[in-house]
Amino acid sequence: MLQPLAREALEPLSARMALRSFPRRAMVMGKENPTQELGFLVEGRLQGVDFTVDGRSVGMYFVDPGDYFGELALVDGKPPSEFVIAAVKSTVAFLDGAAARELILGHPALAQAVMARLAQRVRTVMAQRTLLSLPNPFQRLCVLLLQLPQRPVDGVAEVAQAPTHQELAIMINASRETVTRAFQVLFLHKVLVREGNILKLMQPELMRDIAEGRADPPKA
Amino acid sequence: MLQPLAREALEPLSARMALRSFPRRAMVMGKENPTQELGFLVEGRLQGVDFTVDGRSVGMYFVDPGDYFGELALVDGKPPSEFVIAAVKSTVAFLDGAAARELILGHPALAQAVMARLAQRVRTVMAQRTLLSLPNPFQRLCVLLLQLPQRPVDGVAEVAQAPTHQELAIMINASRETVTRAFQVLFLHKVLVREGNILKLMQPELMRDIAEGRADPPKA
DNA sequence: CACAGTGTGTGAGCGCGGTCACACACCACT
DNA sequence: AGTGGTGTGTGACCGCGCTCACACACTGTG
Repeated sequence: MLQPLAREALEPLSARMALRSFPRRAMVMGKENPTQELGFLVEGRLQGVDFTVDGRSVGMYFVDPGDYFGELALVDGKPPSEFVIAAVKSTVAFLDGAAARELILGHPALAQAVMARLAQRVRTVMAQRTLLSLPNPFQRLCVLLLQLPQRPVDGVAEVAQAPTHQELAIMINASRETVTRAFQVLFLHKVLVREGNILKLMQPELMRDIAEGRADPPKA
Repeated sequence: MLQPLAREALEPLSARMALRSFPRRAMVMGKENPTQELGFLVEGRLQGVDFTVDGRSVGMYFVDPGDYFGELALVDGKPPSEFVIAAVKSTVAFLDGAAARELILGHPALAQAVMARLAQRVRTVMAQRTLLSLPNPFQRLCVLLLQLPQRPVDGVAEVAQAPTHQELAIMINASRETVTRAFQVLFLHKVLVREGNILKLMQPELMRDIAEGRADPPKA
């Protein structure tokens, strides 16, 4: 985990943590759930989502293995500001609120880490908001794809467990169809290659150029 | 200020704070400015803005008197994620980073407060992001107007120092003209009344209905 | 095997809002 | 009174992307 904790402090912790598994699309953490707890994603991928008053879903962030979530409600005591949904079958380790609270209050280093974590959250949400001001859904898609966690394999960046078009669409304020069409163009120009559900970014520089408006979004 | 501080602790503080005044449109805090400091808005109104890579401005949040800003860079040491601009002539009290750091580290209650502040920032930015998923700029404008700080006068909510159309536009991802036209309609239907640069919300319930899609955005 | 369920691909149509081009009101300044 | 700057109001145009309506591929499941 992201916590700079001594080994000996970790032992009693694991006793208080509960491992749970969620099928695709299951709600991992509800928006009105009063029970505050910290969740550590062990495996899979989650998506933080909210809903507009008229029922559209809004993508906030992705949670990848090793990340934790739920720290917002923990520090301010209010109910979570969004839902956390399992994008794929996932397993999560939960630490109940009381234990988490005494943990971070007891260790100043941890308090500092949580602080930094919150700061990082602000930054990523702001980056996401800046992304949304790009006029072209094509550009927004490129920016989003570039900021997905990727690992280099044979010199090409790969995105594992590629999100569905729908999941991407709600992140960039576009319709599912628009995302599909954008992907078509990217495949056509060999900027992206899909193999199963891993996505290879063949020309990340070009994507960056498109994202930043230096290169025109190709038409067809 | 928002700080739960004893009076005696405040005395030595004021000595380390510097009061500065900014004309309209001046940059109060830069994005690449390495000097971390905490700013307390005494008077006026600021706007946190960022810019997309292609040069469009993006509105993040407003800062109203009594708020403080710059805490992000303070806690994680990275440069600020956005610019802070004076929307109107403003005066700001600055506390340099070192002093601010020792202050909040010395008082656990303050650390807690800053923590809560960060959490609140996350929530407002997320709310802003949810707002952006509303399909209609009209709805987005209503939501934004409703969340501006307002004080009741003779039973009607008033917004003082109304932001310009341009400032609002960059908050809701719309063009300045679209905001102007939306205002026209709102004035026409007596939902809003403008007196100088204070804005009276005559029918906040209707605005809420429009915002939440229960009522159709009036056409003309 | 048929079957549903889910994700993807694709066309047609159309309306909203961005952009550009103005005009005008209002204020501060000297 | 003139003069520039800034904010607001308004029309015309047009293209992008949303919506709706499909078809199809690929699962796991009875």
